[in-house]
Amino acid sequence: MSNKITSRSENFSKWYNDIIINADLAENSGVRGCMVIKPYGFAIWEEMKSLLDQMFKETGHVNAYFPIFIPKSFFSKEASHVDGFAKECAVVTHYRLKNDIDGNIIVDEEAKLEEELIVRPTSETIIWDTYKKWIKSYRDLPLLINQWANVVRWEMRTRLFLRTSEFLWQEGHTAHENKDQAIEETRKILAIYKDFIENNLAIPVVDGLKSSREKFAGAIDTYCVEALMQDGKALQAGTSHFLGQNFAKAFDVKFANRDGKLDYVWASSWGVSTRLIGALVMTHSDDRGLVLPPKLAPFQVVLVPIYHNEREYQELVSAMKKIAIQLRGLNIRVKTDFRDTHKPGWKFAEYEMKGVPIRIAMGPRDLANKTFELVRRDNLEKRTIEIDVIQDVIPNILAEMQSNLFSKANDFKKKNTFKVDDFDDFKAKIDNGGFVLAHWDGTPETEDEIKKITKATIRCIPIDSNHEKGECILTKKPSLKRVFFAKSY
RNA sequence: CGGGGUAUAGCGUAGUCCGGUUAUCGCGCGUCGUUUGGGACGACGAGGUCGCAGGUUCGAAUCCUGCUACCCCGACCA
Repeated sequence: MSNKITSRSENFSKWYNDIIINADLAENSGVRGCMVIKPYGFAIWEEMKSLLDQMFKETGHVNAYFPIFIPKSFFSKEASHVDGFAKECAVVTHYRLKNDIDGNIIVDEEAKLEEELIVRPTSETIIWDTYKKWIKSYRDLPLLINQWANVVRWEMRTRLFLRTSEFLWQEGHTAHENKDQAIEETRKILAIYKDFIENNLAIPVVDGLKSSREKFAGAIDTYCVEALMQDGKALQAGTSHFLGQNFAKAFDVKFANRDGKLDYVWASSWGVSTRLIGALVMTHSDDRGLVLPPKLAPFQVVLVPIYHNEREYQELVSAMKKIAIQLRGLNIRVKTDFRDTHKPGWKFAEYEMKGVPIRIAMGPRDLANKTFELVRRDNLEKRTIEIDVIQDVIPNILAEMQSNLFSKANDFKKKNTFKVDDFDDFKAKIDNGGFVLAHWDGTPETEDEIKKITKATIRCIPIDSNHEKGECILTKKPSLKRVFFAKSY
């Protein structure tokens, strides 16, 4: 077995990096803080994209594309938005290079831009500048647009997939005629995210509102889904913002309403990013490598022949090609690995590292018995199965793995979610990792103080939780409900 | 931006304190042969401006100075 991977117990973040590198998902690039997403990692993103894209389209959204550059003046229009992002913006100041006397390439100082361009950290401003032209009447609403894009946030410290200076995401930007519709949209998307993440990534999440300290700069309310990683730290998996009329006012987007009066448009915006790949790794993977839920695995089944001579090889290849065709007919993503340059054992280790859900191996003995050997990645269980029943067995096992991974993660989440009423206990539980459900007096000052003492923040304020009266864990002031605290990524 | 560390072949490294022939080892890579039911083995081979620029010295990967890049720890963050 492989010793390329640091164990989780030894060093969790090293383990995480080892998985990313050895499973061939991504690597650091020549640009500080930016990663190269490798074909296998990108294939996972493509699976996510196509599933989510379908969900957006089924709910009436359409895709469009807006520029990567944002004039500085647009950016400055919404004050709190500027505050939120100013410290991490890349700025384009020139548009030309030239050779100096020594033949070095330098910036041509004469080619200075009249107005600097910001590389988008998010697109609200450029989009609302555009929506101003598109929206005149309630008949133009709702406007439900999504874009798949890259954004840049100049991060101090980066980690593959979890925080890089450039990352890929989708950002939805919608416009509505009234507040209720905008809030409904914001919550509808949150529900889509929860559904998508739980049912496809097999990651259980808690959903709710962000505290004012944690919410998106420029939003009235930020809704979120938060997941718990194997090391007990929380990871924000997606956010959906109710923007009120903040951006409509900043960009003067008014429409004639049904009463014939001019009013500002109501808005939402929402996004999930390639960070979800990091969530996937830290939720399901083990010390042997990546573990992928079948619904997102670029290959759900891999076929490996075991042979001793050319004749056996040919027989196995032709038998396995038939199996591949059969499985593809069931919409199963299949990879056949007939390479003669690597031994079976090598391939087994390789696909384990890459988290392929099911491995099918066939040798001469199987050929004689009309069987194959099946190993599933989640529990490494090995079975011999008759080829005749392959059409039933494979889909069943894939479905079982999908739900098995979810329930394993869900058990972990439950075991690591604690109701706490005493501050010493709070500190201890936070220190150990996990979600801590505790009362909070609702003030940013208290949240700050708790963060200072414990490094934990409020990850999520449940929306429909039973209103259980209590006392703030820190200040003992009255509180109406418990909120989720955790240390986070 | 503060505090610490590292830089030697594609990757991981020994050598640096205490300067001295041709810079060590493993993985990977190439050729050939034997192999193939859990990362095979043997033989041969290719691959290096020792991060960059100066300096000290008969002689520098090794000592000195400056620079650069990256990593870790903090503050900030999807």
